[in-house]
Amino acid sequence: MTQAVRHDSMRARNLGVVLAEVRRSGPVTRAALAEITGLTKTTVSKMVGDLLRAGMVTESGTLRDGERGRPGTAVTLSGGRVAALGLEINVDYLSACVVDLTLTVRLRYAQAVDNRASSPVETFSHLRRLAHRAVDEARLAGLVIAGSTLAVPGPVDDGLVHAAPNLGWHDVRVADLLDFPVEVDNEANLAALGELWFGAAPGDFLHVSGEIGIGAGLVVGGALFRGARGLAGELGHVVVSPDGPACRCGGRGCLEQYAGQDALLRAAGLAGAPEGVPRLLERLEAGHRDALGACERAGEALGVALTSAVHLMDPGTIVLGGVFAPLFPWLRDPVRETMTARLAAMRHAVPELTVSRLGGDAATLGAAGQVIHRVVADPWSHVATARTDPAPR
Amino acid sequence: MTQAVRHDSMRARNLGVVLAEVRRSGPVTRAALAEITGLTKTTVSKMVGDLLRAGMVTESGTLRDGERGRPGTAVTLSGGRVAALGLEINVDYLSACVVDLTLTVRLRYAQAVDNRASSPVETFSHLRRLAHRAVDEARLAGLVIAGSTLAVPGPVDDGLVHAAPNLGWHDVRVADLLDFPVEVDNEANLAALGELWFGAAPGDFLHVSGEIGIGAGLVVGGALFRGARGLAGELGHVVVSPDGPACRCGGRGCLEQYAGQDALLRAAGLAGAPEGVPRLLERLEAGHRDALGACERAGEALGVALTSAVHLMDPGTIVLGGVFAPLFPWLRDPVRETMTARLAAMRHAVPELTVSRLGGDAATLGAAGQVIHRVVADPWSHVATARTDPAPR
DNA sequence: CGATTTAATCCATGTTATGGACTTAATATG
DNA sequence: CATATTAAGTCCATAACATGGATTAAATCG
Repeated sequence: MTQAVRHDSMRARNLGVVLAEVRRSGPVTRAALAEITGLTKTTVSKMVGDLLRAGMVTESGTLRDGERGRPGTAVTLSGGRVAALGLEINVDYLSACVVDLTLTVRLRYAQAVDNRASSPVETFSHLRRLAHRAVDEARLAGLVIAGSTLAVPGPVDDGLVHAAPNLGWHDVRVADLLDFPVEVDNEANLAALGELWFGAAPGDFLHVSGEIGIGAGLVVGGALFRGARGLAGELGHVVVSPDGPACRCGGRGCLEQYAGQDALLRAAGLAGAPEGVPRLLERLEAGHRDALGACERAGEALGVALTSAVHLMDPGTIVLGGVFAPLFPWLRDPVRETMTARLAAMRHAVPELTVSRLGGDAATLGAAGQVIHRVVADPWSHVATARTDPAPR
Repeated sequence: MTQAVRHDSMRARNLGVVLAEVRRSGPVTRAALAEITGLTKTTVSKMVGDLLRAGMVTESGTLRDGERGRPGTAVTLSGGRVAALGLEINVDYLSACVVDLTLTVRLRYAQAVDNRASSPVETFSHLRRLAHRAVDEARLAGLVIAGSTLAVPGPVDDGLVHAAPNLGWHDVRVADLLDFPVEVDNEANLAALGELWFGAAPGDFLHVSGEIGIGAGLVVGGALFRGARGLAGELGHVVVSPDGPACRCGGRGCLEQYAGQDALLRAAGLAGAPEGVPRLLERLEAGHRDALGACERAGEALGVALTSAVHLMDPGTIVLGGVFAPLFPWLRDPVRETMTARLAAMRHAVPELTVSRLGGDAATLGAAGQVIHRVVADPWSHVATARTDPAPR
């Protein structure tokens, strides 16, 4: 249900509209903001004042558009005060980053830890240290951490990680294991949002993150699609061939059996090899026949699964990330040809196929970005606290 | 972008919140509305007054909840004034319906016309007559038509029907062919919404409408998912078997080749037969082996395609409609068994499989429902006009 | 240098929701 | 049966916010 608008929430909402517009339109004058939002100059001025005091925007010189008349003072997002903490737990590493309001990455930490071998309690004690180090460092730089989000490799339901098979977790409640408030979300979802906010992706795309499993996050109109229970995007188990090899999910012929990291390495004759992906890349560059064939077949399977995905979800663009990013030169053609052959007759535009620039950082960045996104959409609480405790000019 | 809230739009929005809550909660007192919406009793009272004057709600006796204290007067949606016109053009018929604010169907017209044989201009002249008859009749009953929506069998982009292959249409701009304002949307989308508002479906489901083609409409949280270009839901072309029979879409092994109406009749030995579906039903009831086998294989294919759909879009429930509705007794087991075998290990709850009660009426009803839905969400304009021209008590 | 134009602020006004007081209509209690 | 209690609905003064016109500020144009 849409929420009722009360007097105070009207103010809060308009403040969010103004701040979001500042972000969208880069440096803008108050007058332009008034024009765009439909609010009056008076109202915008008051709000910009509040945002200035809260350290969320700054004035950055004057802005002349060549016309005559008094030039406006440019208002821009300020990266100096508000920041967010992004965290990620994955199979073989932990990572953290601090991102400011302008989506500039301020700090980045990564730590190799084999989380399969350790219990959730151990993993989280490492993560806690990493997070505290990041927060302390950020404080020294004058930043205020507005919140944090944690990415985990598995479906999440309201802070509860029901099962993360690759970590061996069952029913882990994250809030009980950390000493600061944190949001938790699926790694594939956050990677898609990372691509949205930090990558080159437009507002409508399907982000495919190939790891041991294959997940996907769909972004439509700048918002993540989660499905009824938050389990949408399991591209790895889309059926490629109904009588294909059995999958750990209980099905047969799932995409993961053709294009998952394990299947790919096995097909290239690198089953169980340590450092499998780098070695696969070497062989591909050397023109090894087995490796090339493995990629081509994986690409065709991915093309078939993506054909189904396009018919069902109609994404504007498809972004390949995770291990598919370095393999993109070899996957691109088979994927695209398979999709074009199957889609072109029905659609004017087959979705464009691109590669992620972020690689493994996407989820951690997306986690921090989620907090920033929320602050920008609802800056009221931050402004309100800054108001009662006015910051020195 | 979220719109800025101005003083007048605050009022408009809150009015919508109140009316939506009246619909959701059936007969409610003003006090309960205030409690639920978070607005004060005073505000709610004023708004209910406006809605009463506009004829959108009525007071229906007192409402006692067994407690002591003054009983509240129940406020309910009123079906007496505001209504909507739903229209549908399909391959072999036209239909129209008038639905009031309570989603009660007031009028229903259908007309058998072979629209393949006639030009869009002819088709629309029939439709115009049908619509005018419906509107005139509704006026006589004291109803005011708040708007109309038209369902067409093909993808629609902002009033333009780019191609409706089964009608032989190309680039038909609907507004040019009708003499009253109308929204246009895809038949599969509106059928899903019809199921949402008039059927037994909950707020999260995938509605599968099996006709010559197979379309699907996904509803999540009470809203239709349309994808980036409005082309989502083409379940008929999800890949069931990558090397299967060629499809008219250019692909191979699409679901339509296994479970589309034509494929189904062919497999049952009824290829090209007139009245194919009724005859298939007769044979099924008689226990014909070919017919039973055809349904079983179609059901299995549907199960495979739905498995992919569930992994990607995570619907809460799956509703089979169109020709799949009468065939449900024979499709149910193969579909469910296929899905359970492939999904159960990964998901706690395999989506429930149900059948539509609406059948062929779903799209026409959904079209009218869309107008009603919009009026309920934003009653301000209707109230505003009723205000300047006050209705007699 | 004065006229013009646009930006930003100031101030009086208008609209809306708020919150407490009041009226009304029922049940419970003695 | 009268009175207390409780909750619904309305009234009225107030507060919060945005509005819109006037004013001041800072630039360009002629």
